[in-house]
Amino acid sequence: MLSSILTHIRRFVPLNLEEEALLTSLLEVREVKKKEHVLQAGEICKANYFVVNGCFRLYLITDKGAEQVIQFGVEDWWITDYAGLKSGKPSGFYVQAVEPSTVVVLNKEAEEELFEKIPQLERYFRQVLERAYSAQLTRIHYVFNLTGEEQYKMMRDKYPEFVQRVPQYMLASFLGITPEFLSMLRTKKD
Amino acid sequence: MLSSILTHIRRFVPLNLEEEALLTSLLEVREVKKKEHVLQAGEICKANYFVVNGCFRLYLITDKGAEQVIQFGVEDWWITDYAGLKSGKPSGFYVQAVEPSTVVVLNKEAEEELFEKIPQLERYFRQVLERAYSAQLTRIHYVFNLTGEEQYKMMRDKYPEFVQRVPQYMLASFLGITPEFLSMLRTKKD
DNA sequence: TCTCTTTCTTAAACTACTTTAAGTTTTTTG
DNA sequence: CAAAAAACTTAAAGTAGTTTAAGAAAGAGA
Repeated sequence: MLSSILTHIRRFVPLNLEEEALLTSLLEVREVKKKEHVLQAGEICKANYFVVNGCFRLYLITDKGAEQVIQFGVEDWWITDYAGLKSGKPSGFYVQAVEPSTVVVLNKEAEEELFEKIPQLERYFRQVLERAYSAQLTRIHYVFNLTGEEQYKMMRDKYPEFVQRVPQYMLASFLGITPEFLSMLRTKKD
Repeated sequence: MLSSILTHIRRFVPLNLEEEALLTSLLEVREVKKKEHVLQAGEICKANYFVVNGCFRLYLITDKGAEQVIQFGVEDWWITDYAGLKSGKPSGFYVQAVEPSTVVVLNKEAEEELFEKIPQLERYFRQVLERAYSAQLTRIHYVFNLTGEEQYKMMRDKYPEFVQRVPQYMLASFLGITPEFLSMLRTKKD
C-alpha cells in the first residue's frame, strides 16, 4: 500500500533503501469509509493525507450554512489544511472521503522527524506545493474568465471520468454554481 | 538591499555566515521602473522575484483581449510563474511593476546551486509555498461566497493602504469585477 | 505649464446565474 | 426488499453583475 507513495516521491527525488525503510516505519495506511471525515472544522489538523485510492473533498460551511467545496483530492494528491497544520489552531475546514478510500497518513510529528532525517523530502514537498499553488492561480483565472457553462464543459472534456465520479452537487459547489444550474447545463445539448 | 531577504529567510530557517555569503554572492538586486515587465507572456521564465519594496502584479491577457490580474506581490512576497519556471516552456503570464520597485532576482541556475548547498532553503520555500497555497484556497472561498461588494469592503477594511496603492482597474480585475462596478461600489456609502 | 495619455465616473440596457419551491429518481440501510 | 434518505430535475421570478458609450478628472512627459 505504501508503494504508491514511494513511487510518487521517487518521481521528484531519489530515495535510498534506508530512507525508504524510515518512511515505511513512520507512515501509516488508513482505510476511510465513504462520508467519513479525516478532519472536521473545529478540530486541530494533525496530519497531511496522501490519497492512495479513492477521492476526498476539502470543504467548509459558509456563514449562510451551505457547504462550499474548495478542493478535491484523488489518487496521488496530498490533501490537508496546510494553514491549520502549521498554526496548530482549530481548523475551519472539513476533509471527507467522497468514496471508500485508502490514504497514507503523514502525522505532524512524523513529518518533522522525516524532514530532519531526509532533507530531500523538503524538496519533494516544495515541488508538490509549487504545482498546487500554480494550479490554484490558473483556477482563479478560469473562475473569473469562463462562465459556469464553459467551466463545466472544460471539466467534462478534460476529466470525463471525474465528472461522473463525484455527486453533481459537489461538482457544482466546486465550480461555484448551484446544483440546479449545473443540472440545467447537463441536460442542455451543446 | 539584501538584508530584507535575509531577514525574511531567517524568520523560517537559520542561516550561518557562510550560507549568507553564498546567498549574497548569487542573488542579484534589480531596480524596476513602473510598468516595466520582469516577465512577458511568450518568454521563458528564468527567475523568481522577491519584492524588497514596491508592488508587482502577475496577470495574463484573456481570449477576449482583456487583462486579468491573478496576483499582486508587495514587500516580502515572492512572485513568478512557478509552472513556467519549472517547465521551461514559454510563459502565459506577465509580471509587471505597478510602482517603481526593487526586487531580489533568484535565477533558476542560482536556485539549483543554492538548493544543493543550502538544503535549508528548500525548507524555507516549502513553508512560503504552503502559505501561498493556503491563501489561494481561502481566496477561492471568498470569490465564491462573497459578492463583489463584500469582497471589496473586506479588502478595504483589511488592507486600507493597499486599496489606495494600486489603480482601481487593477484591483477590480483582481476581485473579478469590472472597473465600472468597482467605481459604483466606491461612491456608494455603506 | 500645456498637452496627451491614463484612469475614473455615470447611467441605461442587458444577461448569466440564483432563489424558491415542488416533484422525481436514485441510492442506502435496516 | 421496503422504506427512508440522498441526489437530481424543472421552471418561474428575481438580482448581482456586465456591457456599452460617453464624458470628466487626474497624472506624466516634454
